[in-house]
Amino acid sequence: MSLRHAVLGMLADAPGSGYDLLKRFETAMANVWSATQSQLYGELGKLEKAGMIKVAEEGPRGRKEYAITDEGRAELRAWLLDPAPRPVRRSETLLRVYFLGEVSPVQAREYVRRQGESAEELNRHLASIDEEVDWDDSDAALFGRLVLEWGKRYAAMEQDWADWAVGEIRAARG
Amino acid sequence: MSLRHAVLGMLADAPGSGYDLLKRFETAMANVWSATQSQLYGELGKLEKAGMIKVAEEGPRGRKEYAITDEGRAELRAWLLDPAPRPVRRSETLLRVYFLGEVSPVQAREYVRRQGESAEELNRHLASIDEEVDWDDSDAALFGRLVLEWGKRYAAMEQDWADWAVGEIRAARG
DNA sequence: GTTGGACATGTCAATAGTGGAAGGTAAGAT
DNA sequence: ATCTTACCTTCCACTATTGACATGTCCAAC
Repeated sequence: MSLRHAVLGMLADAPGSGYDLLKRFETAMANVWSATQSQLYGELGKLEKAGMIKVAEEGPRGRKEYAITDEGRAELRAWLLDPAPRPVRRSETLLRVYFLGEVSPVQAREYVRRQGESAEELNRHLASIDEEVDWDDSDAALFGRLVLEWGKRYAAMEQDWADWAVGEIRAARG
Repeated sequence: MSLRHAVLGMLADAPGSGYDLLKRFETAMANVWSATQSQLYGELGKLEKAGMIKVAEEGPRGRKEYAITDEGRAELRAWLLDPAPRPVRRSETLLRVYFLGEVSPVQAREYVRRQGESAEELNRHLASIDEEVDWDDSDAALFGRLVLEWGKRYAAMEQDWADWAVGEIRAARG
């Protein structure tokens, strides 16, 4: 149930409408969590019913600006400190690698090579975000930077791994 | 729809019953994909109906040993070579980090520190698997080793990141 | 003045995934 | 003999996620 907490977290930062939050899911949050519009509006409804958020202001075009309530903030804090079990990893990419024996060594190598390229692209993308953002000394900036750095390290790791893996396949299968 | 391909991949390697596959999801595959029993038996039914697998042998205790069919193998190959879009990342852990401004700096640091420990544990776990497994020169061994190495690099990356992040929080918030 | 694009919410059907209950068989150990 | 443990499948209720469709409003440019 993390969508719930993603929404609470964003509203704890600043009030906003479903539409506002959707934009954030598409940009700043995209590296961390994603949600579609249908999911989001559904969750906003549930959160309001549960008293964790409330409509703070109604704007034009039916806009409803939600704000977090004390109950919501309490729930968010509790979740933040709750020691979560290591999440199950589910990687379609790795799943493919695991079964690459089904195709030819050349195709396998090509697949891994493309993974490396994709990681490189991700790295560039994250670096450009880093440059664009004006990192002030707010909490949002501090922790946003930590998350971005995680992404950069992740992408770099995948790139290195792909280079290494291509070599391993070549060494083992010519 | 990757569960489908995980099942096909395992059956391409060797025939097996739902129960057999379940064991593999809990062990060798656990770092790559997971599935529960209800999902698995449901998927086996669908795959059989679709003609991608068939019951090769019935054993004691209602055991049904499934084998992949030519259609199934074709589907698996097609999927392996299909260039997948970079999957959306969804990390509950990073989501928490992103909102750590909601709790005290000490609590935030503690949370990140625990992440690092958890990564260390994962690393040890993967290293022990590496030692236990007898890596022959089969395809399964080659690609299994690549996947395991990915996991080790991932865990090492998380550990390093956590150490660095603890320092950053301390530097910014005392 | 109308048109196109950004803003804004809502609902639906379908698929995917979780967790647990229920029901049963075979084999080996004592 | 019986008992325990491992083996094996099926079903159900619930939540999460996707993608598409429907419906409308405000604003700026032309």
